Amino acid sequence: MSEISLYWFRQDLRLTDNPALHEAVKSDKTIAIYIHDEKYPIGSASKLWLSKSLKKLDESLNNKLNIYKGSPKDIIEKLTKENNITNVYWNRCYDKYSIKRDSEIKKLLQNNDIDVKTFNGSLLLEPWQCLKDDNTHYKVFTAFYKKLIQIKPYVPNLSKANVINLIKLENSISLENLELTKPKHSWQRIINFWEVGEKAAQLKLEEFIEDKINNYKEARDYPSMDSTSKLSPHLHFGEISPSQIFNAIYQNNVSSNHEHFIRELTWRDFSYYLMYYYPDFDTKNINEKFDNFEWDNNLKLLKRWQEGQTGIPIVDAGMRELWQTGYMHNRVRMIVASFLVKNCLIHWKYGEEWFFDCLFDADIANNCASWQWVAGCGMDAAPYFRIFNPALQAQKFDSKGDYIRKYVPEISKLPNKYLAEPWTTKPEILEKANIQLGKTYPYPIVDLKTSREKALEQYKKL
DNA sequence: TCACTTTTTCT
DNA sequence: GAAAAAGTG
Repeated sequence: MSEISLYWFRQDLRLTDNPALHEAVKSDKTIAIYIHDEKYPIGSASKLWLSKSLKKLDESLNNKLNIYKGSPKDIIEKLTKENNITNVYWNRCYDKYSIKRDSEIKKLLQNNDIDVKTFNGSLLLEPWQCLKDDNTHYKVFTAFYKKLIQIKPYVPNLSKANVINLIKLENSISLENLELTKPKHSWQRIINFWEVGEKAAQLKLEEFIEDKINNYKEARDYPSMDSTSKLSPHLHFGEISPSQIFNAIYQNNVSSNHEHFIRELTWRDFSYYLMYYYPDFDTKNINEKFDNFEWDNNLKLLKRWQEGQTGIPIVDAGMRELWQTGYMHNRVRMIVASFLVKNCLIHWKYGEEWFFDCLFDADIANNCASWQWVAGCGMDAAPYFRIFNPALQAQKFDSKGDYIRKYVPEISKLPNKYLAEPWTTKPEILEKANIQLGKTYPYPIVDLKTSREKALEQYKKL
């Protein structure tokens, strides 16, 4: 009797350097499945990316991807029984929902005498592989990073899986039936500005190494420069493995540019690491001291922030970039987050949810870890008193105003000097630039100086 | 006293 | 990270 394996795609929508798939296709026949579990959180923008990515994946599997909707446990149990499956393979996930789900499924299958094998397909190192000498987990990024570099020597990547023996089942539903493509906002149109899928991810990595890496460390901070890799959505859906990126960048002679990029890539691993050791970090402050923090949570301010109508140009530019492109430059993510949490005194969870819904690269681990980092309540977080001054940040990192002018065109006629803080501009200059503050562009929703002082005062109470 | 740079402090 | 304080010529 021939051996039939089941391969379950999750956040690893690729064929190259996919350890679980690599093993699964060694069976005589393989059934490759994707299950859309509506209980699993996914943002509006991400749904579109997912739908496109699954389409690309299906193409590279010669249209043999089997798609289902519902409870993974029920579906997998049914499939294994109906098809006499002997082996089940997947790459591991690290959020609490997936861990619980996967361990239940594993147990169930093993009780049915099915062999379950799981692999690391999403991280440079798994959370339990990078520990301090006393076997406890790291709490500080830099120490974690040093250890990771030390114990992650070159691990050769796996070649593209040979997917010639796939079975297409009759009960597979069509991609359209997943209903991923009817969002309220125009994500459907916006996604067309992105190339989705494994091939696009590979190309992006090549282009990054060719054009951008040699100036990465310096240029990465300037939002108008397009100097970052933009690999984040590909990494989120596993269209490319972090290990492949690591190997491509971190070779014998690493410059400080290469090193810096690897640091950023390692932040992603550290986020997953934190999620693993603090499973509730999507809703709870890692640092419990912050549970007593008195937030204002003024929803009117939140709405202005979401709409990019705060009256602070760099903040509005960032929030509009997010809404118009499903992406935001990293430097600006820090600025708008700091503004929401510290100047507006709004709980990081509100910002985290908005980002999660609007980003194509929305990722529970990265998103929660980063918001907690900015808010100061995370492990090894930015100290709370570190408060960005958005006007100063704009002068430093968008000194020519290219980024602000692109997304806040109503003030584009202002001279560079005033672009970062139009509210300080003399009336005659405003008039010359065709701006009526409060009408064509808002006054700042909070005063930067007094809101900063208020935040520090609240923090002192902890 | 000034204009500018560097260091310290902020929880 | 930014503001305040201290240092410099």
